[in-house]
Amino acid sequence: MGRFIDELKRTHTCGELTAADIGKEVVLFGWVHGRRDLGGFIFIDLRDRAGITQVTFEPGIDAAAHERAGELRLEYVAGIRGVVHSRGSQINSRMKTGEIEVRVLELEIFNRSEATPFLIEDKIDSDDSVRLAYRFLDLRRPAMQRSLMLRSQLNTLTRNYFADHGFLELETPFLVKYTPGGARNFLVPSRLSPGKFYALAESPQLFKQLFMVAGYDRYFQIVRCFRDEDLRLDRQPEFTQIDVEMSFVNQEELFGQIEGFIAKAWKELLGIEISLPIQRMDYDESMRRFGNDKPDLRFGLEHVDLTELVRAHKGGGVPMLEGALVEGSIVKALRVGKEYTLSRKDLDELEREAKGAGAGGLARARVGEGGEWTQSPLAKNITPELRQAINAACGAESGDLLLFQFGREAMVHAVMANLRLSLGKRFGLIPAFGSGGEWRFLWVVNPPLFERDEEAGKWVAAHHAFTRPHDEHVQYLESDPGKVKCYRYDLVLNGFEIGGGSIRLHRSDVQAKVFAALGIGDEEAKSKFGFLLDALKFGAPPHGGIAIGMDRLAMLISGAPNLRDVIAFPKTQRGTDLMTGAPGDVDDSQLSELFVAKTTPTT
RNA sequence: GGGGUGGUAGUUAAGUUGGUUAUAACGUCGGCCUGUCACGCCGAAGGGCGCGGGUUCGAGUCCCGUCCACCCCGCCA
Repeated sequence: MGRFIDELKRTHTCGELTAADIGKEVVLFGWVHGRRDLGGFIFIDLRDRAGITQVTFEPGIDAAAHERAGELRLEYVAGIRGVVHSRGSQINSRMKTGEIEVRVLELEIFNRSEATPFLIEDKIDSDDSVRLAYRFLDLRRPAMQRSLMLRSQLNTLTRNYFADHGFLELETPFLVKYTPGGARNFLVPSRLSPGKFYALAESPQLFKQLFMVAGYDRYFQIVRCFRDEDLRLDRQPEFTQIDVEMSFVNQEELFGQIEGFIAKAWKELLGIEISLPIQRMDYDESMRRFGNDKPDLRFGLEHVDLTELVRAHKGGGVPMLEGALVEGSIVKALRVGKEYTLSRKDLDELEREAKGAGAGGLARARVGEGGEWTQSPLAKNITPELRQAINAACGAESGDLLLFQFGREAMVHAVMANLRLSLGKRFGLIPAFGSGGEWRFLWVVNPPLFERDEEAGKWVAAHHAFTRPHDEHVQYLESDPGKVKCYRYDLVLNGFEIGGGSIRLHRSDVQAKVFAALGIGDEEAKSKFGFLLDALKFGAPPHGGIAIGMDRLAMLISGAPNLRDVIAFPKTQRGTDLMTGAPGDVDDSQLSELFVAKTTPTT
């Protein structure tokens, strides 16, 4: 090597020099971020991950350096030795280092760069596919560097917090046994066991419970998980969880630990004090008011459940509503105050969205002076009594618009939850990503243990089969499974589920009853969960835990608009990597070694 | 599996009712310039419109198919 690196060591980053450093001789390394060649005078913005510093080349200071600086182009890599000077009257207040510049005495160009496919700057104006194909350049953009540096801080902070609170960082296998149910697994063929497959772990769930059985008391891990499901803005096939499990605690104690962690993260990363404890809400209440179990509490537009009212009025003479009287169906309304305007076109769009979510339509009613309804398919037949009762229940006044949904409970909730969010966006009630605003955390608690699978005509576990039911509900496991609430919880932030967990079943006798309610026989239970069931027989302590979505947490903290912006090397929506070309072809010889045969994909 | 948005120089975009050599900005290249910081000025190169087919005298512009990226439903905690 030359003088730089071997002899001339970096003295500062490109983000730290201030007026206090004026007069010092410094050595900086970095990339050419900007170039302004005035002929006899050249300005270069030198960038590293810490920031940008203006360095200047003048023939009168060092002719050789000035001459060579003429070759510099964007993204060339260079080292400079120079002296820090004040910019005098030319201070750039928009730059952190804007008070100073470095007048260069010596320059070395370490490497040249071809013209990059997009400019390395914060403004994202390239298509995602271009960014992902040149991810190494995308990651060089200061905004992406900030985002990943923040993620690194989050990792460190997480380790410190849990270590400080007596948690052991323990590892669990990625190559695990395939078990049906839950998320689809990525499969890995086994060479040593012909015809058999490992599954990539979709979570360390069972292993962390075994740590509790083994007496490790408190465990955490920042762990990669794999799920072969379709991608979304907030879903990647491999993602990172902060996985936590504790023994001898109840739900409240676990919440306390996690709230402490969240508060520390917001304090250290954003300088924001989260007021504790975090709000709790029953699952049933969340479904009733918002239609889902991850409500965005930053705005209103809450649902009004009219089921009881409509039943009491026996449908109020409206044929459409009579269908909603049967068991399992509900009626909900959403009041749009007269301060919000919705055009005919808006309403058509909303109806289209509703239909997309499974609705038959989107009934509406404009409330008049005397509480009468117009512009409504319901107006003609409804009894005045029911109409007034609905107006009262919704708090509807003249000029307001009521939007209705009725039918199967799950459909109504889904459609109305979607409608609420859609209206929230239209009315500007949901701040854009990264624009600051409120942080509305919420624990959603006490959900039902089982869900009814109508197609299969049986009860299925709403979460997984190892969640502990409320003690007072254990009696209903056989007679009325739908009534059983359990110690499961989700941590929600601004409409995103950022974590979920449960207090686990630690007694095999209760576990057996849960399996019975699910129609899982001994044989099946044994083959799927044998080792865990065995473990419960040998002195399993009461325990519970949670998994926090690290990527979502990083996304929300950094204000990134999607998960890809906080994951260094993410997959596209089709699960491919545009830079490496994964997934790719393999040789037939590799396949035969693994006892795997290809079939032609059907189209 | 389904619905939606988009694909035009390296990049981001504009392209009127289908009509002569497809525009602009940034970037790139060459020249000039000693206080710029979106430097400025002069000049140049660079694409045939994702791909395939069709309609037409004539297709970025219309039709069909297909690929890719993104958003959503299903799926997934």
